[in-house]
Amino acid sequence: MPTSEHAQAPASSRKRGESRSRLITAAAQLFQEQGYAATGLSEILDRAKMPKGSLYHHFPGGKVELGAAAMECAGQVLQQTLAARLDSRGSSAEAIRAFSQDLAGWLEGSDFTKGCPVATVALEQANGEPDLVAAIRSAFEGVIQALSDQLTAEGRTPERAHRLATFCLSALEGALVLARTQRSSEPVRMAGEELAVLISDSARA
Amino acid sequence: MPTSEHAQAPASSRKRGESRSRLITAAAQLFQEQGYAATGLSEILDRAKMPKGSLYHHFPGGKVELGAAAMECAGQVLQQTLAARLDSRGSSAEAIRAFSQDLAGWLEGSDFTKGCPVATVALEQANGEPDLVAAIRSAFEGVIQALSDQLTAEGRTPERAHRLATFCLSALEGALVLARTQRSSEPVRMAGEELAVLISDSARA
DNA sequence: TCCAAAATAGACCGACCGGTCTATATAGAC
DNA sequence: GTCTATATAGACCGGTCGGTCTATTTTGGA
Repeated sequence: MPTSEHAQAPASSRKRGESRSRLITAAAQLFQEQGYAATGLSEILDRAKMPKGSLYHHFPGGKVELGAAAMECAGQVLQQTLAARLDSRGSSAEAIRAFSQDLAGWLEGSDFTKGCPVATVALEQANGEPDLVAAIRSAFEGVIQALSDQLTAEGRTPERAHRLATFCLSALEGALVLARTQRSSEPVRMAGEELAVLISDSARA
Repeated sequence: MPTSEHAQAPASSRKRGESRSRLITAAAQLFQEQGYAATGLSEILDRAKMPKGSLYHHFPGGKVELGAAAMECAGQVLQQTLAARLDSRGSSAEAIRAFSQDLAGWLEGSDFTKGCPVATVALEQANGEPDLVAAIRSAFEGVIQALSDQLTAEGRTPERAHRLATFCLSALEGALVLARTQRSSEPVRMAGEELAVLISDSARA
């Protein structure tokens, strides 16, 4: 970096991008709770304590661009939470068990208003805005990849690992759906247990 | 029934309730494709070829009442599809396999615009309209119960059967989420296979 | 200090939302 | 045939939607 021109600090200056991220956070939360279509811009603006002008300054693409950013952010949260468990636990079976407990904690901590931060929008926009779909797809893909890598590292074939990782995410996502409608984290905890056993068993094959 | 007063035929007279069911069908399809909030009454009315007056004649409660009826109907479709597989196949493992193929067929047949007819609304309305939540909860409950009964009949304890049934529905629901975002029925087919194996294995325990 | 760029602020717009209301058409009981 | 539910038909309403536009304020480099 020879020149110091316009010195665009990588992620510094405290305020730089702070209000942008506040918008993303507010949007992500509301989309998670009630979906994309049901969430009005005014509601997002209220929660972020920000006027409409700021939104269209940071996101000229409007609601869709904000939504895509929110889904990307939500996907990263999901991936980082899983990655932390994969790092701290010895086996992928234990990581899944711990991860499912994280998810159950999210549910209970929000009184079941917050499940998967991606799934709600994923379903309602599956045939909708391409930018949203792309962000959602890559969010899920990242989670599957992280899990799949660990399963491969434990000795499974890449194909088997990918299948297993996809199945794990399926089971947890579906469990989150049931958990929210039942207002009980039992489906998620159960799914975590079943998956941990399944993964352990498959290690012996 | 001593008197013949007002002779309210149980389900006859051909036209009786026909337009009502056309509204329910149209609403259920649109909710399945794009969710509850994103679907306007005008869109439902267009698809059902019906004026607004008819909607509020048959559903004085408006959109919510129609939505609840649509979710109830969708739940019955789900239950009947599963029940048919449980009847025609010997084991619950084979029934799940066939059921997952049904779901995959729905996806492919609609070019991935239609997944679970209940899940989309389930997520976006989980903290929303109580009438919708109630209809959705009973839809899921019915599916779990049907599967659980079969698993119990095959010799598992009621507790174990219920856990397993919930896990199966979780995995399939989540697989439908992934399948729609990936525009591929592979997650659903994979989930069906994994579950069939899991159920078979658990029978030997 | 000064100034242009960045960011905030919110009034305003047409379109569409769910819902109400009145008027007309249709069908079944007598 | 007549009369009364029942059902169809759609104009209309206030409110909210996402989005645009014009100011004003803040900020950081020269």
